[in-house]
Amino acid sequence: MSEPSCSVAHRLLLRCATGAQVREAHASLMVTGELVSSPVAAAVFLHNTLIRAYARTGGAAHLEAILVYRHLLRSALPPDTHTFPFLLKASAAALPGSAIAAAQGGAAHAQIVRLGFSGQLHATNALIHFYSLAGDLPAARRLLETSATTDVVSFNTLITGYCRSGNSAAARKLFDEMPQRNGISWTAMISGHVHCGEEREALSLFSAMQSSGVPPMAATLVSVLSACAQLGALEQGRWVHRHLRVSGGGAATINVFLGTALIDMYAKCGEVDAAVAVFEAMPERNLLSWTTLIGGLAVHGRGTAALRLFEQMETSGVAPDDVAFVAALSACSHAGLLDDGRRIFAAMRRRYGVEPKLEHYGCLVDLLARGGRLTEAMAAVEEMPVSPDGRIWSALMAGCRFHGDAKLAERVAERLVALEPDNGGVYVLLANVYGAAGRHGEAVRVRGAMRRRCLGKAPGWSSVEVGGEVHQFTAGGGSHPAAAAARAKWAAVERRLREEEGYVPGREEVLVEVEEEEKDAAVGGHSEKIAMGFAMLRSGEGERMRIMKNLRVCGDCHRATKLVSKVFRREIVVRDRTRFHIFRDGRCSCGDYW
DNA sequence: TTAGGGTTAG
Repeated sequence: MSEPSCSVAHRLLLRCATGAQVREAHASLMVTGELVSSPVAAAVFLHNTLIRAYARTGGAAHLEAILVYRHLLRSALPPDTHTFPFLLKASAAALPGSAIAAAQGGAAHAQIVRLGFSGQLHATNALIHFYSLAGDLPAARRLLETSATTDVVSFNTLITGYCRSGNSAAARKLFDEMPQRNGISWTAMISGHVHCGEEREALSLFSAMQSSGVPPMAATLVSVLSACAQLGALEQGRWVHRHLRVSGGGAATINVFLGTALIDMYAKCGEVDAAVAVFEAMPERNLLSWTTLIGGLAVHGRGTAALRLFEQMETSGVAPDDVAFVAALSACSHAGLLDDGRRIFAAMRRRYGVEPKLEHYGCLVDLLARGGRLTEAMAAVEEMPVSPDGRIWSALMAGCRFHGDAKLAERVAERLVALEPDNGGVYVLLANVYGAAGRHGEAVRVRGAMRRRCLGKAPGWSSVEVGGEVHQFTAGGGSHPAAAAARAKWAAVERRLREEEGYVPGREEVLVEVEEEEKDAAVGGHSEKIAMGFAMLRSGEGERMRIMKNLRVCGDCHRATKLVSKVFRREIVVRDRTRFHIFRDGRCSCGDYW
């Protein structure tokens, strides 16, 4: 007996990987007339399969899935229980910016009720999914609470919905209360914490998952690695890598997601060579894997290597997207590659049709401004099609400060203050510009204005990983139990730097109105130095010290860290807000350009 | 050989 033609078409459609392929298969079904002239069950089946195929491929194809559904209705064919999950999935995926998709979801809900499908588990779950993505979490919650049948998937879907909308607390409550959990429940909650910037919660939930005996899935480890990357938790990240190597299948278990997550983790933990090794061992790479490594090399200041990789990616037939261009441009900006940066920026639109966004302008302005091309940088800002935000002006401002252009800095500061009047950091920047230009009276005036408005700068902190544990310090040491010991250790270290290298704590970074005597103490209290003191107290002699901070390294800390690496023969890895500094033998990998 | 949930870069 020969196979029914709808089965052949079904298999064909599910093999389609792109919207264009689905469109072609769709067209051939229209030509043969199979879509409408088959027996009713087969015709509905084919419509469902088409909707599913469009839903899978993404982009504009999501909307075409909706068109197929409307074609089904126009052909007077009855949607069945299989139709709605596919339709809702496509509608949910098409949601951003599509009023049609939003309306279709609501209409499908009404139709489900009318046809008596509302008791069906799959319809319920698809609706929860749709409302979650539509941002209507109360509607999704109502479905979970009032539906006759729900299962673990219903809960998992709502947990994900809460997390995507930023409400991890509601998600966690649901997770804690749900009657049973599977691996996906744990994974959804762990990745949800990461999504909401709660990496520590994510890691502690992962250890709870392990205690509960549920084995981690690949997707779980991807999220765990992402948490490690954000936290700079190298030891835990390495543990995941080892775990992958020993548990079943060896390197083959490292899929493209895990490989990319490992690259990111190593790069963000200061081990860029390990990131390169993972990349080279990957059997399969995609745009994200390339981009991650390019960005990793960029933050390590390896601009030339990053650009070489970018070219290799192009030659291998992978077209860069907007994110890849951010990575390439930031590589130029961290390494001061002025001409390459200009060239790549121009090629974005011309060769690849990628419209430059704020981030791209940010890199360009940063590059030009720090390269001393302040006029060109200002011109770039003025010709931007989108209005510049605080980050763009800040990049320009940093350039002004670096090159001592107090006049332009004032103009830029006016724009910045207008944009972000409550951001104390802006005033600090301006005061520093005046300080660098020797106009101390003006600097004091700006500080005064800042105080009158009761504005503060975001408090700085530094953290250091010792023995797999992360310790955090604010300026002066903060509330860490070992703050006093760390401060004392730093004082001893600094004495040796003075004796052997003639180190004098720099003054340009200090609040100008602070008395002379207190200046050294204020600089000595920078969180980075306390963290370094703590690391020297607690870590082994030859060990690399790993410090992470939320602000940029200041000039004085940079100088002091270089000297520590020389005098104490220690390698020090510092991850600051924008890049890595690797200190060795009195030198820094940034070449003093940051 | 027809359904639903989780996963990486900036």
